[in-house]
Amino acid sequence: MSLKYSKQRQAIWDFIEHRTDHPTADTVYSNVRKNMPNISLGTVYRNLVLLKDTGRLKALDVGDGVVHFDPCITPHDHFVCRCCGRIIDLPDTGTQEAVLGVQAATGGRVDERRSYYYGLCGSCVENRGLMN
Amino acid sequence: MSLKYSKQRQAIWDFIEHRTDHPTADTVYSNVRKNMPNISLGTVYRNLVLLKDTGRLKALDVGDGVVHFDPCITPHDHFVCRCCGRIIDLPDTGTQEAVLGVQAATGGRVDERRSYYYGLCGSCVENRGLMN
DNA sequence: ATAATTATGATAATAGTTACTGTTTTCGAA
DNA sequence: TTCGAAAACAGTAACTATTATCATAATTAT
Repeated sequence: MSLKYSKQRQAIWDFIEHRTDHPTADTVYSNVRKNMPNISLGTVYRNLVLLKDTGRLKALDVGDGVVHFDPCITPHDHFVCRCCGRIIDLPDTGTQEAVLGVQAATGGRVDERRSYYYGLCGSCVENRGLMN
Repeated sequence: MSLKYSKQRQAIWDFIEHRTDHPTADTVYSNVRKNMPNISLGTVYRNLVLLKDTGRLKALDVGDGVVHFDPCITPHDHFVCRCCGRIIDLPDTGTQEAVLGVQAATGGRVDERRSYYYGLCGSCVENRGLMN
């Protein structure tokens, strides 16, 4: 899989590189479009998949029907707020023992673990009842 | 949310109740249809959501673009095979401490945790290179 | 039995994503 | 520095999973 440079991909990367809010393809699209008005949505999708397939991004499926992307590729977990939908980075809560246990139990091989914690985030707890 | 009996919902439940393979709406549809040929796909979706919203099913988003349903509602984790796509039940690998830690770190409230282990399942490890 | 409520089948609509196509850009080699 | 193959692009069509609509039918409380 040999990639060639493109300013579109660069712009996508520049946008997402330091984000911690796990944007969707559409969010990336509408933001990148501010500086590059005729980039196409297909290009955004294509490049996000490409960046994922080359290990620069991770995709998150939290259950809201949209794929979110995460430029932080070191192992960590996520908190998903059921109220505001925010996805917040957490430290890695997994253990090596659990992985080994899973492998022993299934006879398979684990190469990744993803954990999602669902609930109300800090600010939604504070505002409980005031907003939704 | 008051439910009325329907033989369609009953048939859907009868099909999925003891399944451990986490079928999708479409799988439920094509199976229930064998005995109830003119049940509609919309009815299947509506009832799966209803069963989920009333706590009889859980939905799984493993990243394959389709929602899977799980009739086992006690806390447990899942193994997702990257090769054959199978989703295999695992024991709960989470800890109370991790949940408390997440709550402390975020100031939020956790009501659920979902962990997915990805890799090759036992039989795909055995057949590595022979099938895909 | 009746009326209110809920569910249904059939179908249309939506949303997110992927595929196609003809043109443009990139980049290694001549 | 040009040339040509490979890769990427914009624009758009197509696809898939899911949800919404609506007129009719089944269920259930009175």
